[in-house]
Amino acid sequence: MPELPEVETVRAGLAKYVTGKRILQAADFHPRAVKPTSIAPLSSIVGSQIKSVNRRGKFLWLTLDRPHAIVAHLGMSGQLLVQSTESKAHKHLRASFLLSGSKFSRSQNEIRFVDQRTFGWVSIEEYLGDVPTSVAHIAFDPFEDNFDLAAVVKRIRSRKSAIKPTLLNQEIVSGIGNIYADESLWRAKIHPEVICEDLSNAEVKRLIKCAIDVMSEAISAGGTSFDEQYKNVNGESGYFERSLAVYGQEGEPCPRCGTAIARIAFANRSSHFCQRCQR
DNA sequence: CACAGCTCCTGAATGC
DNA sequence: TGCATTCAGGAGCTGT
Repeated sequence: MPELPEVETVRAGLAKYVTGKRILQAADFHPRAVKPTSIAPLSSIVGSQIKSVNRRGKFLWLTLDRPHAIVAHLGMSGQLLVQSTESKAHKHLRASFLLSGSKFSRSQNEIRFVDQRTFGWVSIEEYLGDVPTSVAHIAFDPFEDNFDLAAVVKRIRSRKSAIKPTLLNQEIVSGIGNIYADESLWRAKIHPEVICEDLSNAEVKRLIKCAIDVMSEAISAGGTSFDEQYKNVNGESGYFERSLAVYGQEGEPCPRCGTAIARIAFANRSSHFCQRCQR
């Protein structure tokens, strides 16, 4: 599942290979590849130059030399690969952008959006302030300069729902998905079903700091990969899976106390935690 | 406005 | 072996 660390790995890879290039062709190959709210077909941005590659939370966008952005969300299984147009197309290829430019010549001249489960999408959007329209309602992620830790802590503490689904709410803090929510809660020693209102200021602050720590470490490792569903732009897997303490570790010993990791389902999600460390 | 619940989708894993 | 069911979850939408 691509969460902030995986999307950041993809963003950095795209920035390296595609910044400054022009888009020569664009095409989509699946009815759900382009978001229905896209203001124009992908072909409308042919001829534009890519100025930078940006991210907020799990949303990614290419800033162009015109007031439109190419926005992408990877959903559950999306990948953005930078490949040679001559290499074999993937079975789940959903869209592609042919690039010009001499930097890496023909070996890295196409962005390919591949997505098995089709929860991901790309779209052409205008800006609402500093970000594309579909990103405007998404909260700052913890790595943005404008992220206000004190304000986020206060907002979380005002809520009456459980902490786990609150961490997953992209309108409060963006970038955290099921994997890093479970890992953050374990590090902060907080049970996923605790009601936000019942947590102290210090506890919520510690939790967000744990989320920042775990995601920073995951970025350094190139993200978490379980299977073929997450790859960087070169098609390579990240290494953070081996550092996971609880996610996917049901029955395995807690790295802190040795108690078997439990798994429960609530809010239509599975949660992994240590019943001894996280009360 | 807050929040719970539902939906989209594919393929691997599991059940019988 | 084969067929059916279950499971994974990001985010947007609906209803209360």
